[in-house]
Amino acid sequence: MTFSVLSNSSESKARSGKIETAHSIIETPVFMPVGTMANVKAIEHRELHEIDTRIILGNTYHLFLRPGIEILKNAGGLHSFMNWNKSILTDSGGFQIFSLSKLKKVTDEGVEFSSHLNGDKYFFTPENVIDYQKIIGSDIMMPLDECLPYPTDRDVVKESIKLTLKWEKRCYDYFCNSKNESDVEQSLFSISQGSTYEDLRKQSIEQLCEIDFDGHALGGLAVGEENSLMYDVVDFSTDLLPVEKPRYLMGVGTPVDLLECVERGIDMFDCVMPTRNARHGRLFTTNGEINIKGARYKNDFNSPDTECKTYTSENFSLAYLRHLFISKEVLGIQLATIHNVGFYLKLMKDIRSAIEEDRFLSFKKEFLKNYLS
RNA sequence: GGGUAGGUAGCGAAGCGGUCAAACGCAUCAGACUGUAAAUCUGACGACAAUUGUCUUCGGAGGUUCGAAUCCUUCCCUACCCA
Repeated sequence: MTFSVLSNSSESKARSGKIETAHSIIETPVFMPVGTMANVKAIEHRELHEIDTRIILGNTYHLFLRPGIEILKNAGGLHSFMNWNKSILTDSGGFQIFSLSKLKKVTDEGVEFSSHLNGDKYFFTPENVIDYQKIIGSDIMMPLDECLPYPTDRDVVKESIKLTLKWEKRCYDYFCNSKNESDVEQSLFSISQGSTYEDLRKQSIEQLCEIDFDGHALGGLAVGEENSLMYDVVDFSTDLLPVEKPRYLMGVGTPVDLLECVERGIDMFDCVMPTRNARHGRLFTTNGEINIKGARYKNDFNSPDTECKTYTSENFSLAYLRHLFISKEVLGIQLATIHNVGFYLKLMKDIRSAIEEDRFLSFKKEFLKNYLS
């Protein structure tokens, strides 16, 4: 993987760049649709390609449980299994330690899980998580980390970042010294933790930056803290991150979050928001978010978004989309997903253009004026 | 004509003397969702005041009772069965 910065905003920390993996060229800042289970929910590959998706996420924990590593190995990796020829980034399962916390037991050695599917017990270690991701064949792998809820006591966070550091070192060593499944190049990022404690977060970042990871992620954010607090953490964090490596803010966020965090120097994002909210009938539009199920759209035959042109917004009315949702037709979910993911990618594309033309802040201002009106 | 089972909030359906403005489901309305156990979850849902509050409801009309959706009388209606 290579990364290069192409342009820097003169008025903020925003920057545009380019990541090249074995499978695609990814222009940054980028939003990566989440495709946990070997698919981005409710949207077909050809639609992802149509909106020029260059990278999606997968999840080691979920893929490990289903279809299982053995089957992915037999398939020749995830790209081949799901027939996705662009890049894939896989999360390690660290987030599941957090979100499935009732089903886990963390020790120094790793984390024991009970499968949420059938209760079977598994043990994830920094090493086997790398093994699994090598078999999955993701372009960018993430190390095992411990993502804590918010708020968490300082003392607990302090211990946790030690554990995460230890785990990530082991991931890195094992990544460097273990055999690859194929000659397709894979990369490994770090994930800093430290919750919102400035000194702990800084410590976590500094220690991780001593290791030659291919990129650096901020984890454990957008887990319930105030937005402004998250922005602050991002702000002081990016100051510590090397300029020559991509910076990835995990699990974020809303369109507003993307703008705020690009401004603070983030290059990569992922979030379930566009896809999940689509399934729940919430559409992102140039003029703000709308709940498509609302009675006020019963007789509204206008496009949901005349500015952001997606297959959905160019072909279907609010009233029709509402009808599909009210009738629980899957097409409604599909069209909403196409629109939301399209909206996110278009936003990122506009952000990149704005940075390249060094008008990021005015772009942001204009976007927010419409979006929050 | 005889018999049986029923008629409960928009619909379906519990409740069968007080703790009932009445369970639950559907429909409706609103909200939430940030490295996906999420096509999910939460709330409202008789009417007004809009938090404790008040008023009108359980086919109709009478009655019994301190008290009735719940018991009695009678009428109306529905479904099925027998003539």
